Amino acid sequence: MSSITEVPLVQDVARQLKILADPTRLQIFNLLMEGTRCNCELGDALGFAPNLISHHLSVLRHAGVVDAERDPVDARWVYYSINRETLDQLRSVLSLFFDPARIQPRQPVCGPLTSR
Amino acid sequence: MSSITEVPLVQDVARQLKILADPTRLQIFNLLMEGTRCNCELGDALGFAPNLISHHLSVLRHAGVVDAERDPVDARWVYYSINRETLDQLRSVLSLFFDPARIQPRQPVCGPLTSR
DNA sequence: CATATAGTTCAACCGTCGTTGAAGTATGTT
DNA sequence: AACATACTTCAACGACGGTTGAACTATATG
Repeated sequence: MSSITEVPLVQDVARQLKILADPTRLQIFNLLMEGTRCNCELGDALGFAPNLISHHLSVLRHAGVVDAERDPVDARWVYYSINRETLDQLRSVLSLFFDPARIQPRQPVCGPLTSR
Repeated sequence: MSSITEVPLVQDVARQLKILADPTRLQIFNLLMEGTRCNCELGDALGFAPNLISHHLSVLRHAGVVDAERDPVDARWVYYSINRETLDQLRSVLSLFFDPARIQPRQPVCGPLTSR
């Protein structure tokens, strides 16, 4: 088990945010937050073509945000679900990065107060 | 005071994430999380031209994420800081949206189990 | 073996948006 | 009044990435 305590690296946070910042992709993510779904369920619910769903799922899967699992009875169906480890880690990262306690009082390096 | 308890709307979350998902903009945001800064300080620290800093600050300001304040002594300087209300609201939104407790057990609408 | 279904991959298009250089604004200084 | 400084606005470029239609793969069914 790994628990983060330091402020995450900006580039890492940006990368993770970028993955979720797309409306279509976040809609898919949001639906998966309500439980496991297959490609066709997502497409039906959101009104998007299967290939578009597939594309966004591959992005989410590649980022470790989403898991894929084939149906044991009929292997044509693939079920997608949120990866809880990644979700927990994401929450931790966001919570640390956007922590108000990080905000420090200003120590002027610039401005009129510097040279007086 | 307003406290959110419902799961935030996907489109709203996407909008907020998009604002912060850009690396350059998030770097600026990150520096402001360490305390109030003026344009030139941000530019010096990050190695970006003033107009680029200015552009991203305007995006952040427009979104209510960042506040601007002119120096009372020398009004040429503008100090930028994180808007704490917006930050708190952002934390709340993210915390609710990415809450693992939202994940429900699958109730098949699709797949082989449906038609048997 | 032929057909159907669930999903993926590919190539191409196209809009958004971050970036840049230059001009413009506001304020202060000499 | 002229110049300097801190910052903003503008116009244009260019690239990343979301979207689309079509072809492709994999599995199942008759």
